[in-house]
Amino acid sequence: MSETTGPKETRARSTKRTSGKNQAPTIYDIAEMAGVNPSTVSRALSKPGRVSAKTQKVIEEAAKELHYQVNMFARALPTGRTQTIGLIVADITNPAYFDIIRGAETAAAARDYTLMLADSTESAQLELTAARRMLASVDGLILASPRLSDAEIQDLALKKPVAIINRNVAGVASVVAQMNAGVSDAVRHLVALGHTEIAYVAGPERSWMSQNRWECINARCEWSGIKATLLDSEDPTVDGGRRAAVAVRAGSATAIFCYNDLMAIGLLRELQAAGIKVPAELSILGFDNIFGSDFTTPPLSTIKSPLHESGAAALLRILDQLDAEAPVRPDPTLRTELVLRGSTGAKIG
Amino acid sequence: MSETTGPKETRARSTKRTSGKNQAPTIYDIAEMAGVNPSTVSRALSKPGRVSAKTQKVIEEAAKELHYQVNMFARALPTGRTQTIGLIVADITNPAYFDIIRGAETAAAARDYTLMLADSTESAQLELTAARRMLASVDGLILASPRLSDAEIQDLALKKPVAIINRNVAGVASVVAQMNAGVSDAVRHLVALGHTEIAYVAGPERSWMSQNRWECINARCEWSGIKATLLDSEDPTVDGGRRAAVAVRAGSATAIFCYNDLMAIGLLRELQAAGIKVPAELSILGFDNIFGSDFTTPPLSTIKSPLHESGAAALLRILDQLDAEAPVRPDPTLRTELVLRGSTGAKIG
DNA sequence: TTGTATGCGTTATCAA
DNA sequence: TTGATAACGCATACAA
Repeated sequence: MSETTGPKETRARSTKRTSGKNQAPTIYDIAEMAGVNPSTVSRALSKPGRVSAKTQKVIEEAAKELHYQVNMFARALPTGRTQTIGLIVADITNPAYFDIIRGAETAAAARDYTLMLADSTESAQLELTAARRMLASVDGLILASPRLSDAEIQDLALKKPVAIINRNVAGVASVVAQMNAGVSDAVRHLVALGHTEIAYVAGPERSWMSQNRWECINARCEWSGIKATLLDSEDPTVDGGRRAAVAVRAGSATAIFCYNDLMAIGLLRELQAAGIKVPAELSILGFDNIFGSDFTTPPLSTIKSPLHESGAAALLRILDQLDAEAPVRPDPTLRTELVLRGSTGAKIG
Repeated sequence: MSETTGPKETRARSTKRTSGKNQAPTIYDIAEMAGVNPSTVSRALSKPGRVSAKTQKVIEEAAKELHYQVNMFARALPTGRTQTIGLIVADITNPAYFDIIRGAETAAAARDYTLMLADSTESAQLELTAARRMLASVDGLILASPRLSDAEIQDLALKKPVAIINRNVAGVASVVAQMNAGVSDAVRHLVALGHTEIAYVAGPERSWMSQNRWECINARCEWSGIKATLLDSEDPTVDGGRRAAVAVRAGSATAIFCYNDLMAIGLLRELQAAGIKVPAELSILGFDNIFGSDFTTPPLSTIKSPLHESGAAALLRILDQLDAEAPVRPDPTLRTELVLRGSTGAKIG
């Protein structure tokens, strides 16, 4: 079919090339322009150093002149590597994840990676589907607050590098901030204020993080000799927080931890709407320190999580797994911190 | 090199296949299992209908049994199509973009596309770089509040489908909400409250949207016979809003529009910190209706933009350009709406 | 150091 | 309707 143009030409592209006008330039074009073999171009462009300085320069100039850009798919085929990593968040509606996304996106961009985003809407089912799909086209996967089972996560991690945020699963890279610092400070603060009973409005049942937070609070309260009770809830959202108000009012606790800021804000507003004064009659604390948590009146006291750093850290963990020769980076110390604003106050007599 | 195992076998994969244990299954594996040619498998799996019902079924069953998943890169090579579309936002820090991201992500997931995300940090330079990079690996590109020049955008649109949000550029698909509805209502409301001079704290200089909003406000004020003045600002952020406070206090306007809610919130808080009562002494209005804009005291009155819908609409515009035979979907009417909360009140004195 | 040849997993073009 | 085979653009053993 295609007439060989000469002995040197391995492959004749003339047909397509001459007809189509705006084809993206390939290494073949560069090779022709630079007077070298395509494979040399490939070498020069992918891993510099394996080609003489002179030809390197010639090739780079040709590439620049042609506005050459590597075809990611063509590269991905033989190597299996794309330059993108996936991020699946449990609920793209929660501002807490925005910070995680930011952190990951920023870190990715800095290392010349791009981010693929997906949302599981708190559904384990959808999460698994999304994860499988993504796994096929990314170099690694970050799961933020996954609802999957440990086994499922470990299974995913078998195929590609995986990092999870806000959860611990044996054998897979985890990024989870130390709850202890923030929680102890918070409980100590509450005790100093005279509170003797604390309640925790829990998050989703399958949430490892909610469990983790509760255990930490409970342990700390026990240590301080005060009572701690667990309150179930529906959704970890503003509305979920609102709906938790009845259970809160039914109980006798005078200080309330909420699973996250979203719930704390909902609870705060619902309580206020019912005429209850915060913090005069009831103290409220959230977790995360999301955008807007200081907009309320009173501004929300909360246990700040290093969300942005977590996103960045997770991405770096992926990259480490990718580069075999990567220096084993020490884990950044991710610690929570008590942010005292106006929603906590002295217990009233 | 590779011994042909038989006349039917076009390609011998035995070497790799037997050694590597966990290779992803390919259409060759399916073909073998189903007793047909790989090309038939391809046909059956890509565009159903071009193969007999019987073989179709056999192939699908084999695919399911093998847990087959198409290799996106291999598919992208001949077709040029990946199933992902890119989204570049001007500032991933601004909650307004979160809603856009959500809208786009949701719409994408529904059509079985995935989203690639990038942030330009309000820099035209970075935006262009990101856009070029993305363009190479996506089917289409959404630019949210681009800082690029018209020419640059048109240039990008030449290569792949592009849709822009919050801006109009000749020849490229644009998604921009009608300002008029919200703004007229707002001005009318302010006039009814007795205000006779209004100021607009502008956004970034190169922002088409800021210009658009100002022109709409100005026209509306002229029509109503009240004065409107333009105030420059630095950043379209909470801090930028805070810094705009001095200019606001120096002026004589009694009602202030801010380019976006972020600035409005910053301005509100700075003013309050200086002892100025809102809305008693000064009325404040934002644009967008972002998450948290109702958390302030007083809650922010704002002109709500259909952010979520805009993101979704932009994605659909891309898909329409992609499918030549797609029905020319009528543009959804995206209109702004005045959301009255507590930050606007009667003019004093 | 550079060139040759081949494979990566699909789709697409022809024949049959 | 199905089979054979050539691209798609790049990377990489191997040879020179």
